Amino acid sequence: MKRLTLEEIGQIAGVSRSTVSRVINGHPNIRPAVRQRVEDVIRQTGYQPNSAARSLASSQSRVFGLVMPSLMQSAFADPYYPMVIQAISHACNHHDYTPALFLFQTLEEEEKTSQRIVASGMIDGLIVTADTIESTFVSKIQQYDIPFVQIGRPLQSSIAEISYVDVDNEAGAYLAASHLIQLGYRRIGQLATAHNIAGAHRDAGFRQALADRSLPVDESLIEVSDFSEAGGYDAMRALLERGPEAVFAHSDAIALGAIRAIRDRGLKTPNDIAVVGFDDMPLAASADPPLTTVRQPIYRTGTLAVETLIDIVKTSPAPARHIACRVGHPRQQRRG
Amino acid sequence: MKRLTLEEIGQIAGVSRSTVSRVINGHPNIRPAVRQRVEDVIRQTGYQPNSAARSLASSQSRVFGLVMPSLMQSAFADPYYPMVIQAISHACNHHDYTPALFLFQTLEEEEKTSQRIVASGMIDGLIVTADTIESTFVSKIQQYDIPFVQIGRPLQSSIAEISYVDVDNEAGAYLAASHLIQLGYRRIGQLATAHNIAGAHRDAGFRQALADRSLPVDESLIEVSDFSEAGGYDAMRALLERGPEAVFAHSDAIALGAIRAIRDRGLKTPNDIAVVGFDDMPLAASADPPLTTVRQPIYRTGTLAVETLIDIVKTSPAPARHIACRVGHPRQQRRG
DNA sequence: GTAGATATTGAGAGCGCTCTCAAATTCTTG
DNA sequence: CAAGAATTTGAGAGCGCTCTCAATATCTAC
Repeated sequence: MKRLTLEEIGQIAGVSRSTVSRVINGHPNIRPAVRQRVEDVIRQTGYQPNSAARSLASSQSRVFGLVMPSLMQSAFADPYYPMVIQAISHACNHHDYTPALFLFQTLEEEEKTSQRIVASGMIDGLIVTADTIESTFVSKIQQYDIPFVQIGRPLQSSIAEISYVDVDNEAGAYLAASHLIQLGYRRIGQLATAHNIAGAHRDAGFRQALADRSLPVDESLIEVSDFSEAGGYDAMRALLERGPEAVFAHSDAIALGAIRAIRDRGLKTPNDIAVVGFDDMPLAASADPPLTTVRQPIYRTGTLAVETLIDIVKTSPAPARHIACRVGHPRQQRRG
Repeated sequence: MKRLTLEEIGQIAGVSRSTVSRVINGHPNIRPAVRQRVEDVIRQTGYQPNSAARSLASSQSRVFGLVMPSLMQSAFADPYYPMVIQAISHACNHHDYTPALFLFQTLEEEEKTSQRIVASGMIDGLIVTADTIESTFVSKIQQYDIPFVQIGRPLQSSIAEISYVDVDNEAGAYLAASHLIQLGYRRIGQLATAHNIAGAHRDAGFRQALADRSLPVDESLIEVSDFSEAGGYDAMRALLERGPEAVFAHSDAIALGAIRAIRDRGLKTPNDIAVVGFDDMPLAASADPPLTTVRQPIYRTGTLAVETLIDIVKTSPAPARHIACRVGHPRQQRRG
């Protein structure tokens, strides 16, 4: 089936290219009869404007880039990213944007592709998940005038000029720790994560909760893990030596690993050691017993990122938008 | 920073637009000195060709679409899709293609977007994961002359004209069942999945393995589950009533759920009931004890899909390419 | 019914690239 | 060193759309 052009649609409908263009783009001042006629032809022919020509003439592509820089090999073990991707895809579909995916496993991969992304005009805006503190991707693209929003809060130094959507990690961790304190636990440990901004905020919230109740923070009860189940297992094994009564884990995957470690030690959760996670993954519900976790609105974060980016593209880049998603109280997950 | 054009690069280098274009596209017959000069200017200016103009003139976009039609809400609980996505992204980066993501959660979403995908020229080719038997996406795009490859084997009726990359599910399931038979088990159950082509093939392989050893297939030992851990748990609970000695699960997530159900019943794996999974997920390694699973080359599947699609685009659509990835023998996963 | 205002349409000039074709340059070879 | 062959370069015509501007059609009010 040969692809038609505006000109040909116009010919069929007996109007000019310009008029067809107007109909497609919803311009006012078209005689209703003409509009109807053109729309009929478009529907019957299944005409679809050529997107390259459109981008060239209008210098906008209606494509958003979703960039996940410096992604470790195993990052997808955590359903966090898949869920973000799903949310962004859904929101893009809804707003007639096309999401282009850029996952970088190595720095070379990032270097090679990023130039093309920002300078080829292929993309109208970028959604960047800047999780690791070391990531330099954001600072690189700031030099170009391409709009972007970050998922996750940027470093303090550049926070003013960067638009971001974030869950309130500090408040969430604060709630989690407070929950454990209210249950009467005192020796509260933390399975923390390093090198990521969310982790730093969760750590801060955890400490604040203890400080607000005048409880000391026992540094020996803080173990660092990666975001995996296996990492949580190992960290918890180490932590068990120091006899915590309860543990706040930086993610549900970590919490699940911790529970396994506790069980392997012949102890029971939550009777012997209480565990609170952070995420709201389907994962959490299938733990045994169901994990108590801080509800994190991951899906909503993705949706908001898209909507914020659209707003930036439509109106103006400045001022930077700062959006924090409220987290829910920690609670036990229902079985899926 | 203002975006430069070919013309301007040519001006700086003292050559014509055409010559710069030739340098960029690696055409032969350029004097080495000239090529050098142009390349220097390009490097210094950070020039990047406008992709819309390029697509329009050459009528190819170097964008591939990754389509996952009729994705259920919870499909991402299984790390299968994330891993496919990661592999495809990586391969696209490597070959200078941009992957555009189309996840459809509902049929309306699919309807609305698919027309634009295939008819706007935005996309050079499509990678489609056609998992559910009911999915009509593939039959819809066959009418358009857009190249595509499917991940997973198509239905028998259209298998000849469709290019696909698939893991050999039948052989994998055959290996899994054979493994259990060789260990001496006789009452072998199956935690199967319905409405998906891979599942149908795994079921066939399972039955074949039993048939080849003249073992009867006990239909009451086959329970249907979805691909989730929770589904596996429920199905295994039901299955336990009928006292299987061993179980072949259609995915690792299902197997993990099954193990949990077995444990909840006060039994032990593999001493009381042996479980074999299917997938090769990081997940499998963190089970306790580590799960025995059929190694499925998911990552490789994604890579091959991209390379096959490139081949189709570069040379010609016909003949359809059929690629089956060999699965590995079932084996216990190492701890990550 | 007509002038003036307003609504509707069409023509034309790009957007920045590729690709063909012809011109200009360089290389052969007798 | 000239003539022909081969190589290297540039000019020009699109690709299919958007958008401005001018032309035409329609409407309003007197």
